[in-house]
Amino acid sequence: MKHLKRWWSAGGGLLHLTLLLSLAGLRVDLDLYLLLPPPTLLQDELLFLGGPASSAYALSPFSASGGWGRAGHLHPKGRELDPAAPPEGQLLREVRALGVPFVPRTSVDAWLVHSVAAGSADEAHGLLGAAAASSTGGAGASVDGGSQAVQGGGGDPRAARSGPLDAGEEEKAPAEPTAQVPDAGGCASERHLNGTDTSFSLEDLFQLLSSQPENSLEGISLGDIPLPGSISDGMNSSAHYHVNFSQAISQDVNLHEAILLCPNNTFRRDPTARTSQSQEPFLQLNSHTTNPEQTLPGTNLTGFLSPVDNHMRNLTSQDLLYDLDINIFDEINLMSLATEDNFDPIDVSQLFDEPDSDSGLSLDSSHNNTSVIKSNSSHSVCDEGAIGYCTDHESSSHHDLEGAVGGYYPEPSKLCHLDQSDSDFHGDLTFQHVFHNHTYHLQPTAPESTSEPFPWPGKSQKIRSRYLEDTDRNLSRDEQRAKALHIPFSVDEIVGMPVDSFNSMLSRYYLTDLQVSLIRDIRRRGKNKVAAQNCRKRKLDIILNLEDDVCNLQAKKETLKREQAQCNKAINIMKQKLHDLYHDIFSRLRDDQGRPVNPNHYALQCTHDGSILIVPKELVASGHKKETQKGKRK
DNA sequence: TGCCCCTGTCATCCT
DNA sequence: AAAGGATGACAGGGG
Repeated sequence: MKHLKRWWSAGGGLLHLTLLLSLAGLRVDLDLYLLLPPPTLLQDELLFLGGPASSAYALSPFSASGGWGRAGHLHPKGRELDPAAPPEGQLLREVRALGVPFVPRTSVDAWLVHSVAAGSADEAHGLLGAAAASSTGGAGASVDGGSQAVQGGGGDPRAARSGPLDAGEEEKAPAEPTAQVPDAGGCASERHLNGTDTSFSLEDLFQLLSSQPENSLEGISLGDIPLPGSISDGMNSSAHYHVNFSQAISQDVNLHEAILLCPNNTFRRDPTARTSQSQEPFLQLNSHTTNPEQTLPGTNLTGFLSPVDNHMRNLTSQDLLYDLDINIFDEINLMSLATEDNFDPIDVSQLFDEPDSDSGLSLDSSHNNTSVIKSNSSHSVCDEGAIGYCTDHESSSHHDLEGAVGGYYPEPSKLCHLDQSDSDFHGDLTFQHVFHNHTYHLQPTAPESTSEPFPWPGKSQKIRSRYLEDTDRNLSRDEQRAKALHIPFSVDEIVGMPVDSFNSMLSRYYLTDLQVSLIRDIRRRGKNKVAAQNCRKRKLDIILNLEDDVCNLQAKKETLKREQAQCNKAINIMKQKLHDLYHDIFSRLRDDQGRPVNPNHYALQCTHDGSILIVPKELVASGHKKETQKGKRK
C-alpha cells in the first residue's frame, strides 16, 4: 500500500500513461503491477475494440487501469467522463491514424492515447484516475459484466443474458391426455342392437359377457384394454422415465467448473489463466519477424506473436513482467518455505507413514532417488541456497537476477534488452534461468537426502501425536504432505491445472523426484476424488430418479386398478341389462302354435338390413363353424 | 461394540 | 501412449 500511495501521490496515473508510451518507466509500471493482483484475460475488452476473436489474445492481460478488475467494469465509468468521445473501435482507428507509438490494448489505453495525441492530457489523466479508482470495484460485478459481454457477442448484455436463458428454458410438455373412463357397454351394445353395420348374435354377445368372470380383466394386458388416454399415458411413461434417466446422468458436476470456481484462490491466480498467460512470453521470444504489419493488434494471433515492432516490444515487455511476476511470487513463496525454521524431516516422514496413507506405492517408487535433485545440464546449483546461475553465460545475462533471495527484483530493462538484442536467444531457455531451481531450500538433511526417507523413530507415536497437535487439522492429508515436502503449489492448483501447464510446471521447477511423485499422486488422487464424488452423486441421482419412477409407477398401478374396477362394474351392469333384455324378448316371442319360444333352443340374430331373426341354435352353431373355417382358410 | 453412512483411495477399464 | 473419466471395491472415520 505504501507503494500504491506513493504512486498515486506522484501522479501515477499520468506516469502510468507515460510508461505506456515509453519503455523508460517500466520499473514503475512493474512496481504498480506487483502491488496489484494481475488481471485475467480481458476478453470483454475485445468487444470494446471491436476486433476479431483472435485479437482477444492480442489484448494483453495487462490492463491500463492497473490490472485489477475487468475492463467491462471500468469502461462504462470511463466513458461517462466524456460522453462526446468517439466509440472505442473508432477510437482505436484514430489512435492508429495519429501514429502514436503505442498499441492500445484496452479501451482505456485507447482513450489515454487518443486524449494525449489530441492534446488533452488532462482528460486522459482524469480518465485514468477514474478508471483506476473504479478498478477497486467488486470483482463479482465485473465478472458478471464480462460474462455477459462474452455471451452476448458485444451486443446488449441484457439481451445476451436473456438469450441463453430463454433458450435454456424447457418448453412445457404437451398436456397429457386426460384419463377417460370409457363407456364400455353403452355404445357398443346400442350399436349392435340397432344392427346397423353387421349381423351378430345377441346370444353370442350375452354368452361372451357371461363367460367373463367378475375379475376377468385381471388378465387383460394393457394392449388388450382399448382405453384411451390413461392407458396410453401409462404406456408412454417408460419413455418419459427414460428421459429422466438421461437427465439424471446429465446432472453430472462439471469438475473443471467446480475447480475453477473454487473461491480459495483469492490471491493466487487461476491456474489456467496463469499458465496461458505465462506461456505467452515464450512464444513471443521465440518468434521473430521483421514485418511490423503483423504486429498490429486485431489481425491474427500469429501477428501478435511477432514482437519486433516497437509496439509489440512494449507489449512483450509488459508480458515479460507479468510472467516475471508469477515467478517472483513463486520465488517468494519458495523462499519463505526455505527459510522456515520449523522444517522437521521427521514430520515429513510421519506424513508419509500415516497408517491411512494410500499413496505408498507410488511414493515408494521414488525412495531410491530421493537424494537426486534435478539439475539442468546448463546450470549448476549452488549450495548456498541462493539461485545459482554459475555458468558464464548466465552470470553475464542475469547478473541482476542473482539477488533474488531478498527482494528479488529483476530489472525490466535487462529483460527487454535480452529480448530485443539477442536474436538467437531462446526464450524458453531464457526463462528457465529465471524460473528454475526452486528446490534449493531443501537442506541436505531433508528426508529426501537420507537413505531411508521416512524412518520412524522409536517414539513415533509420541511424535505423531505432537505432530497432529501442531498440524492444522483442517488440511487434508495431501495438503499436509505437500506442506511437509514444501511443494510450492497448492493442492487445488496441482489438481485443477491443465495437463500442459502441469507438465510445464514440473519441468520449470526444480523438484526432487519425491516432490514430483507426490505432486503426481496429489493430482491423481485429486482427480479421482472429484471423479468419485461425481460418480456417487450421479449414482445417487439415479437412485433418486428410480425411486421417483417407482412412486410414479405405483400411482399408475393404483389408477389402473381403479379404472379396472370401474370397467368391471360397467360390464356387470351391461351383462345384467342384456340378460334382462334377452329374457324379455323371448318372453314375448311365440312360435307358430302360439307357444313361448324356449331361449335354450333359439337365439336372436340381427341381419344386415336391421331385421331380427329367431334362429335355432344349431344353425347358429353351424354358421359360426363355417365362418371360423373361412377365417382359418384366409 | 457393531452398524451404517460418508469419504478417500486404489485398481481397472474405457475413452 | 498418456491423461483422465467412470466405477466397483475396500478401508477408515464418525455418528
